[in-house]
This record gives sequence, structure tokens and C-alpha cells, in this order.
Amino acid sequence: MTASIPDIQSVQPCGANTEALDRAEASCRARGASLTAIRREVLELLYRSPTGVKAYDLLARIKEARPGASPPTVYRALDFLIEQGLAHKIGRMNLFVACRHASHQIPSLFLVCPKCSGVTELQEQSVMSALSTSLAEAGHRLESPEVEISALCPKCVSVQ
Amino acid sequence: MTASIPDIQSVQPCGANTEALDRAEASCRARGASLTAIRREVLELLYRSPTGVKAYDLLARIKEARPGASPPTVYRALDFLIEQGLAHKIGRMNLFVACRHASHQIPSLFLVCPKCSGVTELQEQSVMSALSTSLAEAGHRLESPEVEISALCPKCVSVQ
DNA sequence: AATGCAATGTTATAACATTGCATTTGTGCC
DNA sequence: GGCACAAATGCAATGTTATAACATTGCATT
Repeated sequence: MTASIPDIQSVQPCGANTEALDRAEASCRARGASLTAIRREVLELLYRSPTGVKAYDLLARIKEARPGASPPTVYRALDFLIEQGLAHKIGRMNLFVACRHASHQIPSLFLVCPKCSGVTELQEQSVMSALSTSLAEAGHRLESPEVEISALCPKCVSVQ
Repeated sequence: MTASIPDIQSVQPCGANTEALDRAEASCRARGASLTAIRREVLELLYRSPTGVKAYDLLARIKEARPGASPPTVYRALDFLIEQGLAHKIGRMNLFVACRHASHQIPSLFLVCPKCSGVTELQEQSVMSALSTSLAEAGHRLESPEVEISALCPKCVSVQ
């Protein structure tokens, strides 16, 4: 079988993400939560996957270091990271992405490319505030800080 | 285990949806596609499910009339309906809903309530133009004039 | 009849996610 | 240190959602 695991970039020359990881750890601690080893490893994998990762691909990676890892291992870590605002789930693709923006109080737009399934996080104050205002006026409310929108990515736009 | 099948209302006094189904059939025909019996039955079930349906609940219903039905039976019908713009999948919920609006030339927002799955159309020039501008600047492009957003509806906001 | 083609039937399996319970680990307290 | 408690993890099984792969049917055309 030897299915290759797609999409996650190989190990960096060195801890390119260490800073971000350390920040994440600090922000967890500040909230009384702890970024344990497993969670940190999952977050690191997310950081290396700019376009999102599937849970079972994460699992395969995690298993390299922890042969005993099972689906709950990964899903629990993901749940934690999402709770902490450090990651997002892209519903329609069952894809997980790290949040690229510091404190995640502001909702972000996620552009999901219907062609290549790549995910781009776009933080646009103007759009989001216009959106929030309109929703509020209509009596609606965003349910999650992740607003997914289907939009062709630059690559797929140009290929077309 | 006799799981009860939730959510789909019982047969109407009479063909309350016949009109809509006939319109759907006509619009398929106009595009050279055909709304076959199975597809029509699935669409009818969707029409009766204002809050959206899960694929396997649909399957259970379809099986009442067609004992041989299997997952592909339903998924193929759903794929077809989505292709034809007659239905949508709500990503995060794995829920399918009938499309309640005619086809649109002007982009508009569709608010899908994650609680009750109700769909509201919101036409907000300002939001849409802000969105289009931001996307264009980032090199992306909307793939369809219907932009679906997950947001709690007024009812569910107040119940919470 | 032979062919072509779209739809459907049939079986199996892939892909995604959760439950339940046992065990270990971390932390505050004596 | 040793204890109690909560949090986190290990692990097996299962549940849920979706597709692959291939066979068959039915109908229109030649």
C-alpha cells in the first residue's frame, strides 16, 4: 500500500515555527489550559500545512512518532486547538487549518477553492464588519468565527 | 434497532409540492437533464424537510418505497440535484436542503442556520461589494453567485 | 438483432468521527 | 514523600458519511 501522505511539508531546517508554538503555549497557559506534547505536535503539523490537512493524514504523521496514536488522539487534540482558537475546521472539506492570526477574537473568512480544495484565511476588517452589521440588522448571528466561502484560488483562476 | 427517522414531515394532504417539482422537472429538461423518478422522490423529500435532511435518513425514507435502495442511490440523486442547482449541501452539518430560491444573476448571501437549517436570503449590496473587492484583491474569485454563510437565525438566536 | 448510452442496482470499502472505559500523568495539598 | 483529584491519554469498538468498482436494465438508434 504505502500510501503517501500528502500535503504536509517536510521538517524545516529548524524550528521555524517554534516562536508561534511558544506563543500558542503561552496563550493557552494564560487561559488555564495546557498545550501538551500531543497538542503541540498536532499544531505544529497544522502550521506546516498552509492549505489544511485531513484528520487521518494528521493521524498518520503523528503515528510516526507515536505508533499507538488512534483517531481520538488526533480529534481530541484538534478539538482542543479549535476551542483555544488556534485552529479551524473547514466543514465542507473535513479539513483542519491552523489559525494564522494572533488572538482569534475576530471572525475570519476562509476561502475554500472548489477546484483544488486549498484553503486561504483572509482577515478583512471591512468585509467582516459589513457582514456582521448586516446580519445583526436581520436578526441573525454568526455561529462560529469561521466564515467559509467558496471561491476559486488565484492558481485555479489563472488555469481556467 | 428501530431508529426512528427524524424530521421529514408526513405525506401532505395532496401534492403541495407538485408545482415546485414540475418546475424543477421543466428546468432540468431545459438543460438537457432529466429529473427521473428517484431524483424526483429525493427532491420531494427535501421539499418536505424545511430543516434539512441527512443522507441516511433520506435513504431510510426512500427504502420504504424502494427496498433495494442503497447509499449510492441517494448520493447520486443528491449529486444530480446539487449539480442542477436544486439542492445544497450544508457542509458542516452533512445536511441536505432543497434550494428555495430561483436562480440569481446578482450575487447574494444565503444564511444557513446551523441549528434549524433554515435558509434566509440576504441581499446586501454593501457586503457583497466589499466581499468581491477583497476577493479580487487577493486574486480569488467567487465561483457562484450564491454565497452560503452559516449563521444562527433570529428564532434560534432568541431560543439560546 | 446489434450498438450506445444514461441510469440504476449491488457489493464492498474508504473516509471521517465518536463513545466508553481503563490507565496514566500532572497538580495541589497534607 | 504520599494522597486525592482532575486532566489527559491509550485503546478497542463502533457509528456515521461517502465513494469505488463493476454488473445490469431499459430505451433509443442503427
